[in-house]
Amino acid sequence: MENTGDLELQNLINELTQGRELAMQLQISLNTSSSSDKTRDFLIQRIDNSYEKMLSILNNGDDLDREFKGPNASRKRKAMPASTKKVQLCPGIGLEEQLDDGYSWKKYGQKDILGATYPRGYYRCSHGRDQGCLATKKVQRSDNDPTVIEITYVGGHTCSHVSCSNPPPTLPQNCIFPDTIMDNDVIGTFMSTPMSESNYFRVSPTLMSNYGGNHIVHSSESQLITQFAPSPTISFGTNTPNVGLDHFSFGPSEFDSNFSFGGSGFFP
DNA sequence: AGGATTTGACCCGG
DNA sequence: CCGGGTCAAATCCT
Repeated sequence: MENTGDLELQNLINELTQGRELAMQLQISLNTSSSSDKTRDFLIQRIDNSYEKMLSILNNGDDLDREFKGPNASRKRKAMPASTKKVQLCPGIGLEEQLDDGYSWKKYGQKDILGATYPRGYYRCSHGRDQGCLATKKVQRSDNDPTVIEITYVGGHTCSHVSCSNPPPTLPQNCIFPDTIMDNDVIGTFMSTPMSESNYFRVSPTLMSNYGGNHIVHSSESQLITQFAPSPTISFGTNTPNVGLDHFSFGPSEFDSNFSFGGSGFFP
């Protein structure tokens, strides 16, 4: 599995590089009086995210070789180190963007979980087959707070960083969250959402598209919306024309033609 | 037509 | 035996 190791190392290096870039941005931001707290807060979140990815890669490295599927591979995964993130859904931001973690995922299953109100979605890295990447994630809407999505990452990515097929070695300096982006309306709306817990994971569409290159995620993340179907109560924003959903709506501005709600078969 | 998603069945650990 | 995780055929979407 030499390739796997190399990819993993590359992944780690990319993550470190990005973390460093983010730290530098934060330093600049701290030295710039015009920089807002929002900017700094966002940068901190991103750095934290980067660290989590690095830890995940390091933790899983030993298991990866062993986990390679043979003919006798179990359908049920052995316990692997997993990290869980909570994503607070925010009005005015596309769901897809909010759940975008920079990787390309393919949904391979969904299941009702005992005691949970909402079904759990199972995703694996889209490049799992090509590159032997074993990363998977479970996505489930929180019972307690329907506006929170819990994402459990299992196994580190061994495919090339972020875009897997199109890895950006480093991010250009001016690509990372300039204040002009941070302070725009999107973030304003976004930050105005009550969120006290610091471990919530906040992302922005504009920024995420900068994260790791162009249009990384053609993933099925939009299908997560299927998990929201059972809830009759969620409604974000106001005067929002429903985009194919009866009771779940975000601000319309964030949805472009690439993102359609109302997956097939879920709304009879 | 080919890729993505859905969904019921299957597998296995606890 | 139960329930979570995965498979794979059917279906949908582009």
